[in-house]
Amino acid sequence: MMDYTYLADKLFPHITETPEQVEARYPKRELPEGAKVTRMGPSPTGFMHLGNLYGALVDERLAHQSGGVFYLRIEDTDRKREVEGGVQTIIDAFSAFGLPFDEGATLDGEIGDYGPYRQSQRAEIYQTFVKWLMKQGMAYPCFCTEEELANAHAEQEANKENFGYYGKYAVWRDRTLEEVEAQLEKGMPYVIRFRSQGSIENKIKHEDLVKGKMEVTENDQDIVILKSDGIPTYHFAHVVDDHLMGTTVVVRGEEWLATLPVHLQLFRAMGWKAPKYAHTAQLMKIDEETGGKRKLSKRKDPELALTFYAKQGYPAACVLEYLMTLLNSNFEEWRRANPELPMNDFPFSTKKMSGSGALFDIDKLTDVSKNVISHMKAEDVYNQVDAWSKEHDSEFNALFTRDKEKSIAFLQIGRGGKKPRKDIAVWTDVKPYMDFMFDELFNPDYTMPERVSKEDAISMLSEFAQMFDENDTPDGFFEKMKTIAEKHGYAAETKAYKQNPEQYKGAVGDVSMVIRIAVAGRQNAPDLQSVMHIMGKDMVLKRLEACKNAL
RNA sequence: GGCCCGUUGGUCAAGCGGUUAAGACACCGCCCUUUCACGGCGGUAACACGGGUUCGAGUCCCGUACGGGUCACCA
Repeated sequence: MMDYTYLADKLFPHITETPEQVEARYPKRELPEGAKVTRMGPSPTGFMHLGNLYGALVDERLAHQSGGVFYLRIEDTDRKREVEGGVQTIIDAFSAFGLPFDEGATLDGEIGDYGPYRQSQRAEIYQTFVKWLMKQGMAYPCFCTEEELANAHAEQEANKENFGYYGKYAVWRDRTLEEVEAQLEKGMPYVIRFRSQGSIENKIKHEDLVKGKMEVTENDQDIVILKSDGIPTYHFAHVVDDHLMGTTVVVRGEEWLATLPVHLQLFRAMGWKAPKYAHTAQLMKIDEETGGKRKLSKRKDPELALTFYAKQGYPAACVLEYLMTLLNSNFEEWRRANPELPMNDFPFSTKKMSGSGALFDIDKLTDVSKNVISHMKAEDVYNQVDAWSKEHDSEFNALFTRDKEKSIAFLQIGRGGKKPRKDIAVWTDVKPYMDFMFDELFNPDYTMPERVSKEDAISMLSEFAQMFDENDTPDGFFEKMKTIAEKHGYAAETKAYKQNPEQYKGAVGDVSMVIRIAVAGRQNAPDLQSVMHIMGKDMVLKRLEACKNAL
């Protein structure tokens, strides 16, 4: 008979605290009724992807909507995958999207009473519980080499058996103390495995916050809970940390569903209550080559990386708003009813989350983005474009910020009403939208409307230059257009022209088009009189003159 | 291969036993409009398949197919 108390003391001589003592350092959180505690647990691999943000948004909403706590825990239990500056990447990404953590790891330390929030700094805590499990006979050391495990796997494959460390393949499960000590004396590395009492004959009922009721098979594998370097696997760290830190809802991707039985089993073995789980659907996209759906891939899809959005000039608020449309099916409806309210006023619910996949659709993102930006104040747009272009297009930034008032005034055109313009989806759209406002970027195409002869165009430009007043109202300006139109045999009213096209050379629209082409250098522009008012008289007259000379 | 999850128009999706099967994006057409951007109206287009249960099934059950996940000392 194995003496587990003896073995536990031998393997963990440095662990002197009891589980009770550790637990005493993590008192139950005092929170209002129904408050949720959630956490984001990224690995510092140096790469943050859309899925991280997707999950974090759920975490953040669940916590803050209920008066709870949202914290950041760095899951750095795998030293091989860790990248220098990985933590910085994580923190930068979340702060760029404005998801505020209440506690957890920070760049140079941490805030909160439930730390440490870096798993690498919690080794002794995990070991305390592992030691306890071992004393209960629920954990044991395993000295299998990688090769031995691979051989077992091959054998299982040949025999068409289930893979893994269970039954007769759990070769260290019931060894004698002498055998274990012999290995230890040789200095052989070992892991600690959990002794599973589960059977694949048994099913566990589970109610997932996203997937609803489901049935999963019990785990019968003796999984590794402590790696040979003394650091726990994700499974054990998850159970210990989320218990001690008081997490009430675990939000994670559905790839974790498969190991849920392991986690439930561990919680039970520890005598702890398991948190609620929300297993979110995978983010998918359409594969350009095959036309089928597939998981977003780090290698193939630049839009998976969170840095992509900043680079492309998608405002953070738009990405979040888009993710919310994916997350909660009734969000768009709410948004249409409340176009001006902040997103956080929306009553988010896991019940409305899709159990199937969510397909990432950049067209939809663009549409959402246009809507969000159209409701922003001109000053906000200015500030964000300034910040973005400073980093990504310094040449444009110099022009854009040269006269702040002018740029804001331009961005103000068509903004603020019930039907705001929607010209901008990403900050890169701003430059082509307003480049003609800057002489340095002005690259006119003086192709005139077909109905207008060159002579007429020149004459119209001269006449307009005579009567131009940059302080006209748009209506006043249009009256002038009508005057010029009639003088040259163009209909002052579009309707009149449409009814009797043969009586006119064209219509008033042609006249304003001539002016527009001269002033903006192209056929499309926001309200002309507003544009000219912002440009000022000198600039307008110069443009009119330049156009005349070019014709 | 075992286990698990999923499958409503091109896409996101409502739907919870009786609906003409919502809505949004994209696309197309018309209207509005001095251009554009808006806005309005309309259109194309869907319950994976086969069996049950039921007076009645997208909705419940069982198969099948397809898609996805997972089976590490990674998370």
